[in-house]
Amino acid sequence: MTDLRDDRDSWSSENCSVARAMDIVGSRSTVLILREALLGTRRFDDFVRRVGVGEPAMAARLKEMVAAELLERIPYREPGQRTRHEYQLTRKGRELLPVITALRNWGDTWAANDTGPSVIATHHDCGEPIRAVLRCAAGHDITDGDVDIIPGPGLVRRD
Amino acid sequence: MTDLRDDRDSWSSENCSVARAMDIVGSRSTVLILREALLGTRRFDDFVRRVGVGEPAMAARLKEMVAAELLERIPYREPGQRTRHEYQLTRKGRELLPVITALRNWGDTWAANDTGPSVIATHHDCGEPIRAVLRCAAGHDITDGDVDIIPGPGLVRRD
DNA sequence: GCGCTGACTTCAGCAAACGCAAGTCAGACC
DNA sequence: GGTCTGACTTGCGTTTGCTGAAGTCAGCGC
Repeated sequence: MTDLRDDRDSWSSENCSVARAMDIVGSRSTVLILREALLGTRRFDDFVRRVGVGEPAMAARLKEMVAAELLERIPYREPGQRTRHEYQLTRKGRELLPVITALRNWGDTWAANDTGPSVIATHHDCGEPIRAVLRCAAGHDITDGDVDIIPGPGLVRRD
Repeated sequence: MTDLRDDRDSWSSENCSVARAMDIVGSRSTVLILREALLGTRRFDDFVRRVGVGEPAMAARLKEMVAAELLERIPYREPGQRTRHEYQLTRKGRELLPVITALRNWGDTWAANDTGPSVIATHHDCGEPIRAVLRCAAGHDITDGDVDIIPGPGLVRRD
């Protein structure tokens, strides 16, 4: 038996990727900004309007997200306009798409309202809806009880 | 062109599954409680110790999560002990596993520390590590740019 | 019926987050 | 040189979340 759940008290969760991820993307407004950014929003006032938070909160969040390297602040210039800055997703930010998709899937199923989902993500090539699913490196689909939890290199054992 | 991103101002995000999901599971402690519950923790004081929040905060969170039907409060009895209650994941709670897994994958890649991940989820049958991946209903793997966003039944159009 | 223990609750008190309203600032256009 | 606009910043009052310490409560064993 290598499953760590069988002896949960022999190790601690102090070095936990889930916790560290939540420290970065753990707030509601950060996730909604990511949702908008993945939908193509780039400009400050569009974020304010579409996410529905006030300007001060948005300015603070965007600054945090640039510091966390989820977004990049890039100058651009529309003809006849002065230079402005837009916020573009970095690779680090774009790779949160599975998280947002998994959240959207779950919300569609378990927190739906009467009308059904407002938007559906589909595969560009075939038009079928996209879901976040669990799969192992050998290609098997994972269902609920198929998961083992084994030690990684960074595991902190308790004495 | 049906992609909604091309005309982002013609519809609003007021009916959004991501936002509704975040209203339920959007706080750091809720996610960490889910992490622990998925690792098998069930008792109040174990949650307090393993998640690392105080008793009052934990009591409040667990109550919220029971009200949100992520957890069920179930009486049990160990021999020689009085009746107690434990918190078990409901189906609604268990189905957040892809969200937690996607967060863990992302954290392992983008918010890792020097030591590497502390735990690894593996497939019970074959031992290979598990990841949350995007796939369409026709079975195609989705990479970054393959996503279209199309209207769902609950879309709120702007006039 | 007394003590013990696990599972909470109650009571300050602090700190971060947010909304609203108003102010600032830079640069293109006139 | 003045105006206008998008992109913020500042100030303030409120809400929310959390911590620590102390108190409560329900049984089982004795």
